[in-house]
Amino acid sequence: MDHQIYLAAAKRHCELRGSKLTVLRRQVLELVLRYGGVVKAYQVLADLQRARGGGAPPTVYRALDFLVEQGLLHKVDALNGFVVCDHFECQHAGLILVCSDCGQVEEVDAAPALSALRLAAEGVDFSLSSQNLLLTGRCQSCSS
Amino acid sequence: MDHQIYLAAAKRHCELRGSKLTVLRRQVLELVLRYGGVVKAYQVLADLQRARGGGAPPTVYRALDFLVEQGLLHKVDALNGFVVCDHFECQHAGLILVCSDCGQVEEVDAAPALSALRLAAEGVDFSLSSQNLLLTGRCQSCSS
DNA sequence: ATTTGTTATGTTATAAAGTATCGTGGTTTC
DNA sequence: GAAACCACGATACTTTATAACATAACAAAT
Repeated sequence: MDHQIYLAAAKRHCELRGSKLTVLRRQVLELVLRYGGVVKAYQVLADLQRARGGGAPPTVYRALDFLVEQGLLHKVDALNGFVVCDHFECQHAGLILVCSDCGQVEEVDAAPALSALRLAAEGVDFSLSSQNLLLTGRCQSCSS
Repeated sequence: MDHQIYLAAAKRHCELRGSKLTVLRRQVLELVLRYGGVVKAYQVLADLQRARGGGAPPTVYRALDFLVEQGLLHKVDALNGFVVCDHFECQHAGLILVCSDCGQVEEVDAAPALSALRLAAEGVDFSLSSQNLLLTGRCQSCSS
């Protein structure tokens, strides 16, 4: 998806949810978009500082946290990073695969597998937290 | 499982794999066992220091990494923690659920869901890294 | 138009998590 | 018994994340 289109859709998305995609947040989102993969908070911070000569860790973390709350980003715990979510509008059952070598991201629709997981979890009175399941592995080019 | 029995089994397991469960490693494993849930590296470190008056971060991390390699512990990325694996002997398809509030752990056998996931990943040329899938959510008592 | 409440941002400092590196002492292996 | 290897100790450091407090920006009510 084109960045401009994505950003416009993201803005609408936030408005619908009663929250605001401010200049700073939009800028952070844009920086993550440019990477096309997993980015670390301190990379974003460095870019942000280059782009506007200011900012400290909390600046970036707050924006990233906001974007995650809105469903625009996913946090990749295994890599301490963040990645854009392409499908924030639909309530899709997404399986997000992240290559732990190169950071490449693939989104797959794995609704049956995911509902099976959810069922198994409910069987022991657990409610899974995230709508979107995020797994790490290796993409073909990195595992060859 | 009783701790002593578990530790003995763990020792055999390491020997079979040609590696050694040394005093330090065994002690770290025992400390994690006592928690009955997710522990953080620095908690283990503190306990270790109390128990034997020494040790620095690398001491603990090396032991933890070793135990993860042997399959005796799992790393819980989402919580920066570690948890004991009860089934290190069989190659079961385990779904491990961790309550992000209280750290309680449940292991479920979710073989069908997991193989479906694996299939979905392979559909886009991804090979999943971990045998055991580890998810976070909330247990019943914490979500009520 | 000013006060007030609320939300977003800035700033400093520090906590928490993890790793690099180098040295030592003990086993194993030849 | 020398060489090679492995686990461990210790120091220092990097990376990741948050606490705490101050300020700004904006909207609603007075």
